Amino acid sequence: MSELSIGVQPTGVGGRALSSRGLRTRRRLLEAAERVFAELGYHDASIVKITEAAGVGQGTFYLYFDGKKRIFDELVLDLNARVRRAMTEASSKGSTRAERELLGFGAFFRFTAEHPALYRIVRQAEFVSPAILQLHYERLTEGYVAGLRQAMAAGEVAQGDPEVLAWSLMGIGELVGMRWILWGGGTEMPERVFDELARILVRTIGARDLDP
Amino acid sequence: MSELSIGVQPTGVGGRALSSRGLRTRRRLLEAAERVFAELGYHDASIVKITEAAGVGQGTFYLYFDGKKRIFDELVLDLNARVRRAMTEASSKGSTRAERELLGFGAFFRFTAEHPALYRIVRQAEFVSPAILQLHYERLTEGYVAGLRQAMAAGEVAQGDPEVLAWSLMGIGELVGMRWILWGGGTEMPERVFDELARILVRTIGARDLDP
DNA sequence: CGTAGACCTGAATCGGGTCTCAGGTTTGGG
DNA sequence: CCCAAACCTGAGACCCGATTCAGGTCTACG
Repeated sequence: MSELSIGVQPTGVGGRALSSRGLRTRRRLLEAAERVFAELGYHDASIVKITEAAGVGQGTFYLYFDGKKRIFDELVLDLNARVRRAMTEASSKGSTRAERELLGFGAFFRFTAEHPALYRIVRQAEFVSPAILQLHYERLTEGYVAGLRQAMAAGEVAQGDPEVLAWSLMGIGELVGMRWILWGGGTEMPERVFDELARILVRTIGARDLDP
Repeated sequence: MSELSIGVQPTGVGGRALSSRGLRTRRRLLEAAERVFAELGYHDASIVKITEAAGVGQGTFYLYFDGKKRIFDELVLDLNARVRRAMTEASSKGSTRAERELLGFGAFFRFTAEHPALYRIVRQAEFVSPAILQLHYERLTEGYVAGLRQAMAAGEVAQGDPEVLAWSLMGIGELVGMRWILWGGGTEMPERVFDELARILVRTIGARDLDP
């Protein structure tokens, strides 16, 4: 992970500064990689296919990334940042913890429907880049734990270790999302399922009440 | 999935009947594959490495399996059957649904600690063999749903769609297991975490009570 | 024993992927 | 308009893995 350009201006290999043209090409490669990895998986995704999808020559790839693993890592972190942003934004609109929770889940499901790559790529990471996978989940928990701890202090949710609860909630989101979004035809989650899930979540966090 | 030998006597390719010697070699390959896939992942696991680990020649592999994907599929189904057996056995010893639930989780965690391959291999399946992945999860839910429906009818757990609840519970097991067993040094789950989890699970299923 | 049939072997073939490099193209500031 | 720097290209060197196959080894049974 020594040279991942996250949060800073992207560079080429060796830290070469990029012009706007270079920046555009780099982004094109990243977007093509998201499509190709999501469709074919890490193994079958080749540099050739990624460059073809991006509409650039093979050699161009190596002006921006060290290799296949490097672009993959960056993709995971990119998706991670995007899904967290979507969830945080949505949940900030709620007034009780339970409400915030449900809004966050809704955002997660919407993101998943729009970017099935999140699942497919994250699962690949188990082997391609275990450290990145861990980072992905840990970053997701971080915000979660903070919010839950606060809600516990306020007596809004059941007392307990917020970390165990946070991972439990993530697990629920992951499998329910997989079952009804990823396998459900790639569209939205049926309202019936979401309503049922809402009842389950409220119980799981031990919320005092859904409304303030 | 046309020719997976599950529940029937294993054969060689083309349905060739096997002598006890052949059966032993086949099993050796399967066990070697579990180790190699778990350690290296599908991509880096090569036939050469599997046959080396099994102590047989490369050509021998093709007397028993069509190729890499075929042995992988069989491995997933094998692990699936084993983990379900472990969970069913353990949970049958409980008297309330909540108790059965906790015993099942305990068995799942123990199995995971002993066979980290379960996680690693199942996650790979996302791409290698999506249909097999789906089968794995569906088989896990099946028994679950039946048990929950019964408990709901008996008023032992909260009313609702047992399927959504089953997937939620599996999600909790999956992520908590990943966090504290797979990443926790490969040993057991800390008692503190399991106790906390027990409280969460009881809330999630909406159990009337832990004891009868 | 002797042998048919099952089993085993690993070198060789074949296909496909990564990455390099010598040379062409585009861009932007002077 | 001009040129240096940045950018782009794709053929090919190189590597590695899946799969085959011609020939050797084991074993049960008559």
